Amino acid sequence: MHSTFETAKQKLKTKNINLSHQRLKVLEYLTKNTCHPTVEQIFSDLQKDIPTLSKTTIYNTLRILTETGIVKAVKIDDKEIRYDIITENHGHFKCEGCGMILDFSIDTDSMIAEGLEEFVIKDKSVYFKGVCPSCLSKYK
Amino acid sequence: MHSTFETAKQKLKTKNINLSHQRLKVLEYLTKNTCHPTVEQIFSDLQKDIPTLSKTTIYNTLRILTETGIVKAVKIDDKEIRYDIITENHGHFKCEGCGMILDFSIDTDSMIAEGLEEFVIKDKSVYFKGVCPSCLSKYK
DNA sequence: AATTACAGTGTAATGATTACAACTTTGTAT
DNA sequence: ATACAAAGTTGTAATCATTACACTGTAATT
Repeated sequence: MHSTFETAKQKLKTKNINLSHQRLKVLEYLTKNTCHPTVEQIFSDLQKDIPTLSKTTIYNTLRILTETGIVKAVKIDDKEIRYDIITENHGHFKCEGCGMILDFSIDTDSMIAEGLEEFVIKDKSVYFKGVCPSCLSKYK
Repeated sequence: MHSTFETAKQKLKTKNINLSHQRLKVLEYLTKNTCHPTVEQIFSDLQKDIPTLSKTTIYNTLRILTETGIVKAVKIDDKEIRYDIITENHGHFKCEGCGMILDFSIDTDSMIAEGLEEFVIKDKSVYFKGVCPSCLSKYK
């Protein structure tokens, strides 16, 4: 079984997308950091390895990875878009207290959308909001 | 049975929020226009009635209505936030072709999130993306 | 009438994202 | 190898929805 990283590389090859140094680094970063990083986080961390790195490259690469279906944009927060390597069906929970974003298992395949029988559905996103146990205990 | 508009008014009263002219107009607009309007749409339409209206008032009012739980922000689109009077559990479908946003019935109450047993869940959002029948027929 | 609190308005600031032009690297054919 | 073309990267400037803020107006209470 291939790793997420190898699978993604394979997918890019079949779509004739060049595996440049910067693109591989972004991909590697996302496979290692599944904490839904922002562009700023990806940029400032990778800049340590690649001092000449530009933020535009991060944006360009994430656009390509999103279009290819390797990465998914998480828009649970208002300001910054977060990015997530697509692994399996899961939803995102955001705590209103600490802002933490947590993955949770949910079977989106079994979700039935009444009235969309004639529609082609390409993507399903599930966002929950509330308070995490750690923040709950603070208000007790 | 009260109308959506009356129910919302009641809810604001119990929370000691003043039913000013502008606020009532925004509320009325949202009950009549359930097409998920943007701030720009709400503003430019209401400006016809209230020539002195300020866009900041729309933003302020929508913030209050969202905090009170009367209105829900729909963030399926990238740029502008859309607003939706909360009626019943439903998801939002966005067509990648024409950009149309459609409500669909989905039972969010029955959704089980594995691993969130100790969490308080206050809000659930379901977003689907794909192609609507009208756009599908164009590519045939 | 004076005071206080709340609501509305308009302008300025913010800040993530995008557009764009210049530069660099890579690949390819001669 | 060398020259040329294509693709990738970089940095700066522009965009634009949203927010901050200070000022103005209004309503209520005494």
